[in-house]
Amino acid sequence: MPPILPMSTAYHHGDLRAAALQMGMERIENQDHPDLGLRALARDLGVSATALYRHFPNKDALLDALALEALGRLGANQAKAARDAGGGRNGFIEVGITYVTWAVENPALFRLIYTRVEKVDFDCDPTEMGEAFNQLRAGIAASMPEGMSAEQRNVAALHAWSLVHGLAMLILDGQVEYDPEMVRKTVVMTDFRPA
Amino acid sequence: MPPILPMSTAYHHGDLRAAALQMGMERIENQDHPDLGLRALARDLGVSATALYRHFPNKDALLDALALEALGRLGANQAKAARDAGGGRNGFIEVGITYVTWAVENPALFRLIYTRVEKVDFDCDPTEMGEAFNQLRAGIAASMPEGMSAEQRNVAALHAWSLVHGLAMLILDGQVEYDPEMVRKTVVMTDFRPA
DNA sequence: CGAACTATGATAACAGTGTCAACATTGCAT
DNA sequence: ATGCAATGTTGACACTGTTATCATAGTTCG
Repeated sequence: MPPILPMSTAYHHGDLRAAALQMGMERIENQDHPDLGLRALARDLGVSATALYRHFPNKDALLDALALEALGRLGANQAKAARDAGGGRNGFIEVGITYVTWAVENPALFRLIYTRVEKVDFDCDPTEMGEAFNQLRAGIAASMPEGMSAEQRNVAALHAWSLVHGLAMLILDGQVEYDPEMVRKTVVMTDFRPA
Repeated sequence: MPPILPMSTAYHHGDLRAAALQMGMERIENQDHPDLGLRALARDLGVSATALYRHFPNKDALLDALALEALGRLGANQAKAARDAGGGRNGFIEVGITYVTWAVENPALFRLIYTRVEKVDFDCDPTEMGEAFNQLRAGIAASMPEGMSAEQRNVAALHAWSLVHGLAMLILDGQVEYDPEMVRKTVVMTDFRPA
């Protein structure tokens, strides 16, 4: 039976898993790319590299856990934006801008999410990750205009997601310089009026 | 003075630089991610790992060269699509679909381009890379509808690029399954009619 | 309370990587 | 022919992720 409360000694760390995730998160937050080394991380934690293997089967699993945390933050951010902005055209615009802004402010976390997500089936619990992504999708879908067929709404949601995702990526990759005005203009240009 | 024609011996390879680029390209083409190892590549070339350092200052430079080649292919593909499809709304649709399709068919090359491009200032010739990107942009811009102000055309081009780039990325990252019909519908939904 | 068990840590080692310094071989030019 | 520059090789260093083995401490139970 696992202990309810963590133990803390000079030898035993206390709650290494949580500490590793927190420090990993801090390290990634202050980067542009999610470059995380197991040994380097362990060093900063004052612990041997192999100690982490008691809490994660391998490096990928650790990164997956961090990606899940990052995705949770992004999803919550989007959900809040969708709530604040309401639905309809205006809602979509604000939600879209929020997506790009979060990506610009958290480049490495944003990258981590989409770098890790394709390997989810192997290392991480696909249910959790799927749920987190459903929440993200829900935030976007909630901002779609009404008076559309279900299929049209789906296509519109994919269109919207693609637009802001691509814009964020192009900014992060240095292809277009970040300019809030430009972002707004680009998102505003989207119009879901039926042809 | 460097020799005009390559030499070829058991000891001297002949044209290692070209061979490395070609084999690197082949290796990446058959992958989903541009994972390239210097030593592994050298092994397959039947040459010692350090021999590559006579032709590239480091691994990043090699990857940059490959990225430049990949970008050239993508740019040519887009230019041809723009030429074939003509301008206007229909042109944009076809050019956009071409972009996504190329990305799906060359996932690792597509990734390589945007993974490497931000480090261009350091290792690779920024002019070449910039030129190749300008060509790509030109292909997209050529498909923008006329009768817009210059600024509107710029915004529209960014909008279009973001849309197809994001759609391609989401497909490559396994977030939406590739379906040509869905891609077409998503791109077609774009409408640049002035509000 | 003491002994066994489990959870968690540390060390040593292996294979792999990118990279550098030193040395070897070849072709070209004077 | 000799010397130089281009090119390739070997050996080493520091680093990485990972595993096997051993050490320590907290928990549980007779």
